[in-house]
Amino acid sequence: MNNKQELPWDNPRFRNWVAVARACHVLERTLAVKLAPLDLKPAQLDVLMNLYRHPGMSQHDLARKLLVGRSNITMLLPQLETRGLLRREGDEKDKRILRLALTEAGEALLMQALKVHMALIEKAMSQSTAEQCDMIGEQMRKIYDVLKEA
Amino acid sequence: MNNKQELPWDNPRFRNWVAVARACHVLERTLAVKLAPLDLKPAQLDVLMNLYRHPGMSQHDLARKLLVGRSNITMLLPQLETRGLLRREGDEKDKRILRLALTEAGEALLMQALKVHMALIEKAMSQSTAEQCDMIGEQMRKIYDVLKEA
DNA sequence: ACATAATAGTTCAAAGATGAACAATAAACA
DNA sequence: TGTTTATTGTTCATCTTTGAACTATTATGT
Repeated sequence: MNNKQELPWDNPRFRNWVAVARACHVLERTLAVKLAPLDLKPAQLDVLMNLYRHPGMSQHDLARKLLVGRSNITMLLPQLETRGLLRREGDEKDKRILRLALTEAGEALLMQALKVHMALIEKAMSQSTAEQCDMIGEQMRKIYDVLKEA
Repeated sequence: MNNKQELPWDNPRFRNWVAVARACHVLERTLAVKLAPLDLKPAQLDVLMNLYRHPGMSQHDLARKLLVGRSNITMLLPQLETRGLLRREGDEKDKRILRLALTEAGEALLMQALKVHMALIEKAMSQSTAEQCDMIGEQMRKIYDVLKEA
C-alpha cells in the first residue's frame, strides 16, 4: 500500500502532458468530423499538405514526414490517386523511386480543407496570446527533436 | 494562382499546432515501444490509469474519458480481464451497468508502466521550465474545453 | 400501468495501421 | 567487373478502431 514511487498525478509535468495529449486527440477527432463533407480524412489531408509543400517528394520521404511506415503510404495513396488528387511518376535516374505531386484538383481540394483546418486551429488556439502560442510551438519542437532520436 | 486565402504555413498558430501534433505523435509511438516489454499498449495503459483513479466507473464513463466509442471498450477489456488485470461486476441497482476495477495484479502492472511513462514524459518535458510547463497544460485544458462541446 | 424514450453494453463488418517478408533497383566495394 | 549490401515500394497477415444495428434494462410521460 505504501507507494515508494511518486504517483504521476502529483507530478505537474505528467498532468500537463496528459492535457496536451487530450487536446490533440479531441482536435483530431473534431477535424475528422469537419472534413467529412469533403470526403477527406485527417491522414489524407496530411498527405496533401506535405505534397503541396514538397512537390516531387518520394513515398519514403513522405512516410518519414508523417511518422508512419512506408506500407501505410502504399495503402493510402491509391485512394487519392484514383480520385485524381495526385500524380505518381517514376524518377528518371532512380527507378525505385516514385515522385509525388498534387494535381490541380488536389490543390483545389487542399485549399478547401485548409480553410476547415485553419478555422478549427484558430478556434482552439485563440485562447492563447501570440507569445504563449509561440512558446508552446517552441517547446513542442524541442520535444520532437529529443524524442525522434531516441 | 493568386491565393485569396492566407496560406496556413504563414500563420503562427497553424505552425505551432502542427508542432504540438507532431510531438504528441512521436511521444505516443515512443511510448508504445517502451511499453512493449510489459506487453502493454498505450490504449491499454490509458484504461488502467483511468480505473486506478476512478475505480467502479462504468464502461460508458471510461469510453467518454478516453474519447473513444463504447464498442472500443468492449473490444479492449476482455484482453485485460483475461490477464487478470481488472474485474467487471454488474451494478446492483442498474443491471445494464458493469462496474470496473483493477485487480492487485493490474495495479502492480500499472505501477511498472507508469515508471516507463513518467520517465518518457520527464525526458520530453525536462526542456521546459516549470512555469512554461504549467502554462502549456493550462492552454491545452482550455483547448480541450472549447472543442469538446463543439 | 402502459407505451415510448433513452441508456449500457455487445456484435459485426468495414476501414486503418503496423511490421515482416519480398521483388526490383541502386550503391559499395573487393 | 562481380558480389554483397542498402534502399524503395509492395504485399500480406494481423491487430485496432469505428459506427451502425441489436438486446436488455431503465426512465419518462400520459
